[in-house]
Amino acid sequence: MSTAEETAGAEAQPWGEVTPDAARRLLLAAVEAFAERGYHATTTRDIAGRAGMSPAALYIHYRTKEELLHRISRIGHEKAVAILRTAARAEGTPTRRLAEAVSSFVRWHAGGRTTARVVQYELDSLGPEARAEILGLRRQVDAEVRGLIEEGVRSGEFDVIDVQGTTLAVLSLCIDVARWFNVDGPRTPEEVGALYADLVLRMVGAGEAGPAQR
Amino acid sequence: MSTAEETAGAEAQPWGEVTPDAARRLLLAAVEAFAERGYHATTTRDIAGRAGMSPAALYIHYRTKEELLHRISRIGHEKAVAILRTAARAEGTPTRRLAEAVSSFVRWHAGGRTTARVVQYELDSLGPEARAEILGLRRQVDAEVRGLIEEGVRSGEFDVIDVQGTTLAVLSLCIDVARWFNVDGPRTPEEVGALYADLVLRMVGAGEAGPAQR
DNA sequence: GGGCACGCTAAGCGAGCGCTCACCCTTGCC
DNA sequence: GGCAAGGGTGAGCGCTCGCTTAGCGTGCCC
Repeated sequence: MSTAEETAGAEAQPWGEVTPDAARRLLLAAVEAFAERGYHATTTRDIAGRAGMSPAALYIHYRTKEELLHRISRIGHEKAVAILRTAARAEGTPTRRLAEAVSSFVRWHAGGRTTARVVQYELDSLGPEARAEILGLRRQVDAEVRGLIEEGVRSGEFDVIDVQGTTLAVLSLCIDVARWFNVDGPRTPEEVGALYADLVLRMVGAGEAGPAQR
Repeated sequence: MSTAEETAGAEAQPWGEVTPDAARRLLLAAVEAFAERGYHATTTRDIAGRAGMSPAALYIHYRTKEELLHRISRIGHEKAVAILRTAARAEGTPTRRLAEAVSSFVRWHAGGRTTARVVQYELDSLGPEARAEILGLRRQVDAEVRGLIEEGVRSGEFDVIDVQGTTLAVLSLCIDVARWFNVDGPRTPEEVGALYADLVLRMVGAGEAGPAQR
């Protein structure tokens, strides 16, 4: 709600809101470890080691290993909602705003692949209450994109029959970037963002912006 | 290579090739458990329990827990390749074949979500040699779809600039179905397959088959 | 019909797990 | 300078993990 202007960029200074410095280092180490090996395969000793601390230090700042995942997941989802909301509520036609939303959402998943992987693929590792809270944020993500597509359909720019299904597909396409994107691969996050924005505009039947290079 | 005609359907009698009956029951139990909780969160005691056997019974048919995952992953990937190959090498225009390939691939991911989840999301839990072998099968999957798109571009039916990027996006879209599809949800695998085939044809700019209901 | 190979179990080994506890340094305040 | 507070450590508890081993029942072969 308060983080307004630092939403668009790649990841300027992420996790800035995690206040005790040691707690932030631990959280960052946990993100890396969870992304590399998965939540269940990561040990608290590994997290503490990456942060340059003893295993016991973790429990000064977090009650359990799951609380670490919960914090990561919530901050990441809030960031995702903020990115989409910023793009969706900007000025311009639905076409332009949808393109910007997809492009920035994809850039976030590709550039911050480490974080995005944890956020998108470790939901089931959370306990029931934590998962329920995160699912609420996911509904907000869905609502932003669906609203944008509905707007385009209403204005006649888009040609979509199954709005909810298309929304699901668009989000699915963006989210899966976190699974396959390779930092050492041939594409930059910006290139994938541009390609995907074009593909999504085609999916919604946006007036032939065609296969332009931008 | 030999499995030729039993490729298209949903999952007629899967795992039929796993020969000792107890070994198949164990493998089926492992698929369920891995899909529900992930490889690392699943215990060998849980797998054996689901199969109605003692924990030690597992080691009569499989050397390690990882060998179970390896077998599941290989059989699943071979099935995936077979599905795409059958559709890609059928008769008809590239448009029709691409639609059929996407539709059947999606039906497999949605209907056999349990298996597909393990196959698509537990690759990193394999050791180096096993992972290398599976990656070879994934390259075959990629090649089938890429070949189909190239064919459509050559024939003038498709309008695609970045063939490799579009191939990646199409596969990504299909694969991610295994993550979000819910058997109790409002859509059948067939419906999702039809929707996705339409969306993919739009992505490749296939001549206005438009938003037809089929 | 005696022997034996095979599929399976009960019990348990060593290791590593998440997490705790008693204690130690540093820092800031009077 | 004394001292409380809080961030940090070394050692280790209780537990569960993947996997092993000794032995048991059953059915097939000669």
